[in-house]
Amino acid sequence: MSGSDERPADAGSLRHGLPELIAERRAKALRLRQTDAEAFPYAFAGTEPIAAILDAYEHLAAGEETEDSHRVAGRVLAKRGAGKAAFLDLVDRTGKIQLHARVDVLGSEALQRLTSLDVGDLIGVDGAALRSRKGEISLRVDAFTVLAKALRPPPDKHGGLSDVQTRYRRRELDLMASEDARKLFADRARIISAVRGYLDTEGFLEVETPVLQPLYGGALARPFTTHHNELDRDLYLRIATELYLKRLLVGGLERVYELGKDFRNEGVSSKHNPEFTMVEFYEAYADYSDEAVRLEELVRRAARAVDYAGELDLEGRWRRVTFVESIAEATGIDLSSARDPDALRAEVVARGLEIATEGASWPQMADDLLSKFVEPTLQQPTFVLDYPVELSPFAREHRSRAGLVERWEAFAGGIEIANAFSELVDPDVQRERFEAQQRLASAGEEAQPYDELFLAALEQGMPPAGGVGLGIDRLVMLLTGRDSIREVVLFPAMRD
RNA sequence: GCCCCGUUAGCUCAUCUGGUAGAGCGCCGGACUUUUAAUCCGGUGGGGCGGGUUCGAGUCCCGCACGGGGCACCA
Repeated sequence: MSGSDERPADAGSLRHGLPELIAERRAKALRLRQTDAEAFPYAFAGTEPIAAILDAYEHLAAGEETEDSHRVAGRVLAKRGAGKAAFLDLVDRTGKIQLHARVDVLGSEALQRLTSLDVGDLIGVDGAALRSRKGEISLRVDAFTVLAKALRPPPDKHGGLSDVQTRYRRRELDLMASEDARKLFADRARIISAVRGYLDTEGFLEVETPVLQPLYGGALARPFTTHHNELDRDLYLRIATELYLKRLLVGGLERVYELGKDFRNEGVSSKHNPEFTMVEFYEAYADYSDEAVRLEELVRRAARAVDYAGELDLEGRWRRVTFVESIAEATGIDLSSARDPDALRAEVVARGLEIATEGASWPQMADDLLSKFVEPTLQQPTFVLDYPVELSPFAREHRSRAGLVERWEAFAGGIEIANAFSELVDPDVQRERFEAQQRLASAGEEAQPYDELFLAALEQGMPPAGGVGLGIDRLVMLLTGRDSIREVVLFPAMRD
């Protein structure tokens, strides 16, 4: 943005639009500096939340006034002049209260200062509680202080801000204009707090593992790469925390979790942001069935934390269906009999299903069938169980079904929210999986790097364990009824 | 990377076939001591960027930028 837009108007130069609005506000700020010794104080101590005042005077009758003085601070949302009186709406993080200014209380000079405030200015007020004749709980302005002059105009006071581009790029304006936006991010915080609360209560230890990793792993995704100058080596921003957390189980921490950002250098969509918040938790001596129960409980706690009242049944036991069953239900294809690429391709073509089959591997096609034909239908929370081994390099082979692993993905609202395994703990099997991944990589496919330190950890003896990765942004989408990840991330990734 | 749609005043939106671009809110000035989308009077402000066609382009054409949706991608 060009700085020349923001200078006050020079004498004789014609300025319009935003520069003019800013110039007018700057002129007012200048006047404040000249006339008010405390125009820009460093702090304003002793304020009460507006909501507390509204609660405390609920009993007042219309027209009833008190001499109980209260101190509040917030942003001027609206201004209604009435000659020798004025009304302002003041908003803080807890609510909105009307201010009533009168010349017989303030004097004409102070009233003039008050009415020359702009919508968007931050002020502190001392005043007595009253209920106006029209019935609104208000504060009579006995004294006020400008806490910050707003040099730019706020969004429209009733139309609000609806341009999505501005809402995402300048989230502060969205929050300023929309109580709903403020509530959404408060809900997000409550959800995260509930997740931590549940895991803490269950004896999980919150840990922090490297974001900058010498090798990336734990998921299949392209990483962001960066460079450490002193060590003179490339590092990757983590795509998952999985491998480090499992090493902590080897170390005996037994129940651990990490909640934080992962980074994937992939496309942006309504379900994908290049940096996103994930919680992964791992539990020794448990398997994937135990973890399904944990996820149900964890999501139930989070839903209660925000008084979830949507369409999804998050209180009861979630539906469970196997990978093979779910695809058979949705497409009629029996994966257990179409076990090689050619057979599966023939089935897909015969049924006229629109997925890529040219040169596609069996696992690619199977996964495509799931994401295209099953996932969108899974509105009520559902665990899809027992995936083909080819799709899951860190999951343990199924105890009774050949070719499958003990893995589930949890879906709700038509999107994937979580993924879990009975963790693969056998170092020799894990080594074979890495080797298979290397063959994929040399064939040009995305695959796991070979992680010797992780294998060494497994060779120390890793307890049987269940582990879960839960996408926090998607959980927030689900519990707040938003259909885009950009709505629930404060500052989503945008082009410059 | 591909396809479709969008971009007009500080904000929210209009503007038939190409012919002087409008409103509400905001802002500035004035009136008003109980308003709350305050009201009343007067004033102020604009076609994303770059080309082209045309006597004349917000409108038609080309390119670019950004956004939205979809596809691809995303275990």
